Amino acid sequence: MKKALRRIDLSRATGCNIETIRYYEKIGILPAPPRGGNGYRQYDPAHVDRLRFVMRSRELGFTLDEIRSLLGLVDRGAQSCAEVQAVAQGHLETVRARIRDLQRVEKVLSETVSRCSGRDVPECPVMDALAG
Amino acid sequence: MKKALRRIDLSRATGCNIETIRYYEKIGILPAPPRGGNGYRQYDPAHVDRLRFVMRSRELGFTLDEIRSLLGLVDRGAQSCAEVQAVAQGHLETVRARIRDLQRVEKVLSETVSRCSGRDVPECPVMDALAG
DNA sequence: TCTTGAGCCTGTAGTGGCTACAGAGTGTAG
DNA sequence: CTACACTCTGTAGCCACTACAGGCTCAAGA
Repeated sequence: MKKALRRIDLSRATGCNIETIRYYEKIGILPAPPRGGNGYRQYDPAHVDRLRFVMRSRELGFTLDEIRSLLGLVDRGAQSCAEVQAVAQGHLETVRARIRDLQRVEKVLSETVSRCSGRDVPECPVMDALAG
Repeated sequence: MKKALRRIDLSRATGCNIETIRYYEKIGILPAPPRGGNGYRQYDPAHVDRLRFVMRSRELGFTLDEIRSLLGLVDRGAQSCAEVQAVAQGHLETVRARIRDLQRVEKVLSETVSRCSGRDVPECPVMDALAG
């Protein structure tokens, strides 16, 4: 039997902030691990995998709610590819919408800034744009 | 003398949520307006302009801290176009970075989802991508 | 005049996704 | 034996709102 991982070991193995691990447990994203006689949490490699899954999903912008769904599908195992695809597809559309929003913003901002003289004058196109 | 605007009038004139107006006052984004004998806030058209400025800036993704800076520059008046430009330019770079991030995410997600069969099978490329 | 409804006031709590800290206990290396 | 690194818990803070409770006031209609 291998030595159990402590919280900091899990943190280091995944790059996840050590406090976040406790937070994820509290809100049901990570399962509560067994405890040793001292009350310390005892993790194993399966926890590392699960936390990596969560972190990778977060990097891709999934909300914790979406991740809960994904994990639920993982746990119920097979024949759920269609459901997984639905979650991912939904999120993909959210991402695309955010990109479009930001591109609109980028356009307005860059056009405005480029009209700036940079000189110390009272006429400021940025201010004018914001004032509307 | 015109009738002063109530909070809800300012809200309707700008589209800003009525509670948000109070919040902006509390954190110093909007100046505390004079009060009537009944304790009600009394706004005037200058407040409408200022709140519109704030909302337009928020739409462009400026943080409230950045907006505080911009408003400070507005209030100190002239010869600050260079400073305004600096704030806007800084924010523009943040926006561009966010777009790049999201485009990376979009690429990964769309490639992964498109590999999905959509059939009810245990093999799921989305899950593999997230796990791997 | 009375009632009704819409507005006002305040403070406080909740959202998401963490992050940090206080205060107390435990495990281990030198 | 003493440091020090780690553990545990609960709680509070961050951003930018949003909502609600409980009480007050104002204006229009019957």
